[in-house]
Amino acid sequence: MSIERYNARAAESRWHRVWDERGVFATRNDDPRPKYYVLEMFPYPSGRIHMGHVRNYAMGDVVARYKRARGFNVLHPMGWDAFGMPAENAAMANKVHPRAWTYENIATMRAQLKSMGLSLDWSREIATCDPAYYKHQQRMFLDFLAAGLVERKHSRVNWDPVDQTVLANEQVIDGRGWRSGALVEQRELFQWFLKITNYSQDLLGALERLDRWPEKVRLMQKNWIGRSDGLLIRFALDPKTAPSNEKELKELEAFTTRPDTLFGAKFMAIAPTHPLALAAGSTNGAVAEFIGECWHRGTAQQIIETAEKRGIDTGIRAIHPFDPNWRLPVYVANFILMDYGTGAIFGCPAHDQRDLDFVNKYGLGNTPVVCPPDQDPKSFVITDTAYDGPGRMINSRFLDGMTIEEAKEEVARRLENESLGNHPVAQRQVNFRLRDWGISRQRYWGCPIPIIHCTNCGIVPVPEKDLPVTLPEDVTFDRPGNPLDHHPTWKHVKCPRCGRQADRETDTMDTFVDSSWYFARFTDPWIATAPTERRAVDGWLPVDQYIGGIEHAILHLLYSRFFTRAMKATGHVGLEEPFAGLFTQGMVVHETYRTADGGWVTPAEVKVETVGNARQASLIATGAPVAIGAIEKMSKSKRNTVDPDDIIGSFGADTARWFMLSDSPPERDVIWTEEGVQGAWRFVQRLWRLVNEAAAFAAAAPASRPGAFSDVALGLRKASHGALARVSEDIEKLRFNRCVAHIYEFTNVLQAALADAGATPAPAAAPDLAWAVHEAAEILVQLFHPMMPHLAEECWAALGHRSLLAEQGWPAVESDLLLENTITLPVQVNGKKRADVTVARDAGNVDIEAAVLALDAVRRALDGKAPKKVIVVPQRIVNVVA
RNA sequence: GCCCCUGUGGCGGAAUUGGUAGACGCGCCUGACUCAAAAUCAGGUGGUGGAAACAUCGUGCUGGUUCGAGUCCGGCCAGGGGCACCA
Repeated sequence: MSIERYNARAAESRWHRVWDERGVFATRNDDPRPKYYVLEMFPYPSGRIHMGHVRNYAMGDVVARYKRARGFNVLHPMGWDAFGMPAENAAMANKVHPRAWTYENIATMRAQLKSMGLSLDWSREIATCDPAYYKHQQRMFLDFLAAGLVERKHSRVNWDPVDQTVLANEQVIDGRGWRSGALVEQRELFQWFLKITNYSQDLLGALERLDRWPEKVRLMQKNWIGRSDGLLIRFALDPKTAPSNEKELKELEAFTTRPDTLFGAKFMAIAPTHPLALAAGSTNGAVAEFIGECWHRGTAQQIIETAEKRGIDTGIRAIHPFDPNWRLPVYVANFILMDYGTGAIFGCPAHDQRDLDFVNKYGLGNTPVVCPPDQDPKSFVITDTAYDGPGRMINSRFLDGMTIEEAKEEVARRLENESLGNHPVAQRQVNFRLRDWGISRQRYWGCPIPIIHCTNCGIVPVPEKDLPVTLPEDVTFDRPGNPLDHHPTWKHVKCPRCGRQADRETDTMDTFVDSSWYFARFTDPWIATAPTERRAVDGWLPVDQYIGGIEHAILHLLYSRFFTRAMKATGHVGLEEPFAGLFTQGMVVHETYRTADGGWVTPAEVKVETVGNARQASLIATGAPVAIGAIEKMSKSKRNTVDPDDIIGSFGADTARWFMLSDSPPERDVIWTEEGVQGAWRFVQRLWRLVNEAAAFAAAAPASRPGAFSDVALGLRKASHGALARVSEDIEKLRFNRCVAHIYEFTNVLQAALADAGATPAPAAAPDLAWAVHEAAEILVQLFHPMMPHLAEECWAALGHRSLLAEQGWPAVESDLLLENTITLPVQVNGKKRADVTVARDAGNVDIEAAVLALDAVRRALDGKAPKKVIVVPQRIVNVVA
């Protein structure tokens, strides 16, 4: 019998039409079945999809199709993160409007995604640059403003000189802009902030309950929020040295996490912008000069990080809280940050490396106050390495002998009960590293901030009836900066309050705002009167399974968690955590290739051959040798990309999807190889042949299940249900690489069973085998359906079905088939495997022991000696100890 | 500097969470079919010794716990990631 090769291209577009016509993936909000919301991070419409998208969306689609088969009402939507800089860059380079560029890309990428055969509900598609979307975002901004979750501050910000815009702290990587790569500068500007710090503790504490998030992401967020517990101590200033008699300058507040080291204090240091520093500068020329230097030197982030630790004595003296006669010099120092804690510290050089470097430079000395357990307190000294480990207190009066923890507690207790003026000297305090989220961007292609600045009324929100504030179409990009600023008419409006001439806010929102709530909008993207329809959003959220790249571990995922809280506070959703389950998939990487002159060449231009274990590459065009370089993330600069269109065009979407899911565990990087794609393609053909052969073999199979099965038929059934159980479990746990392995294994079993059976069709004397083969083929097709849906539909039809597999339920495991009557246990002697023993599943330990000791191999290994002990681990292993 | 993760054949990776190390795939080798190639099918494939049965070594290095360690504990080494003047 000859079976025609599977024509992926023809079959795939045929099934796309069928799925479309029947609307099988449209999801209804009023469906009574239990809901399951699976979401992949929506793409930025940069031009074309890349292999990373293929991997991400293939994974999500496996989950969506599996959960649908399991009887859930599945929401699996797609949209576009459509605002952002590249559209403006394209506008500047190609004289094309950002909107036109963006929508053209969306059209291209939508067609590409459709060619993948993803089970998406396209009726819910949204684009964040659509006024129908961002009008709700503006409405929520105003709601947040009214709720006190928005603030406008004159503040020092990260300025990207290339993109000419402000960046959030999260967007500065190694001192450079996350998109432009330019060295970031510091500037003072009026900025809009979302008050994420209102939720610092909540965002931190709730991480513990996100038990279906990767540990790694939770840890990264925890470190980013950066809680530290300590003591806020008020130091009195020696009146003779204080720069002014103003009340607030007569004392100095410092935050510390090490109050136990208070007796090791040698100095105090304040930030150059601290009010006390400014006051000191006004009377002390040298101090003023130093402060000026700090300002001038510290513009670029990079310089700040590498700058030497320097300071200057202000002449001010602080009084030690436990000793009225102990004076500490107050320095202005360039390494103290005004926006963390109080902008002031006390320095304990023996136990803080930074403080130690500082005192060594200025000759202030050090006194160790914590002695490590393995050191003699009498001889323990610190020279140029600070000690921050555990130990007992020394040189610390009433603290001596205590542990660090005891000493912290004792200091806090005493200072809380002492007072300075009318207040306690100290109070316990928690500080966070997390800063408020600056969302102002000096760009055109973003969501306008719905605010009007009126010289008369100040800051006036745009009235709700005037929303959305839409972007003007007639803009030019022929000069740097924000086109909205240069627009002749858009920015000039009448003040909605007093009617006088006023100006619009020309800043637009950070694009991370757009992506902080799109998952909520998907639950009802049609409602025009509000951002969300409460019944829909509360019914669908949280997202049950969110899938995306690890690069969003902090930015997008932390902002979304905050935004959901803010939406709850303003009545737009009913919950706090948007994503119940998170999975971060690895990247798609590829070998790099360079010619002799050092130029990068694409995989398509290179032929790779394997000779023995060595791989050699050459240019297809000329045969010139090519050096095989490191395996790296696919990127245009290294030219090591593979276009999904090319792969889908020649092998079909199923091959691409299958390869993306095989081999590497999904959280790790996967290496794209030509051999791997070929292997996936061969497997597609092999499945097609095998299912057709099975269908022919089982053509005369009885319609209902036979009452009895031969050993061969029973063996096949056990394999079928074993594979079903294993694949189901691994899909649930997103271990797609193991699913793939199990499917290969099961395919091998079915193929061998058909080969052993010989004649096709099945002999009339073996109806049970025909039935078991048919069952096996059906289960096989259903198992690979979530990964290769088109081939699966084609095979399902070949097995005689007229229904759609996409609408089919998941097969049920017959669990009694998973239990064997006999089991084979490995037998070890002194921990080394020597034999196997096959016993009844419920055999007693005594019987097993006897059977084991009778084995030749065990006797030989024992060499006549009597065993000391026999350990039988039920259902696992037997170990004989000699 | 601080925090975290990873290390298994030629390669990607499995290993029931302390119980047969190397499943499955890729690659490679041998054979069948073919005028030939592709495709397909059959067999082999961690190292060493052996014709074989088998023996022996083997999960980055090193020490330990255990009847038994890829898995647990201590100390190193290498690679990757996050944060970074955070008091």
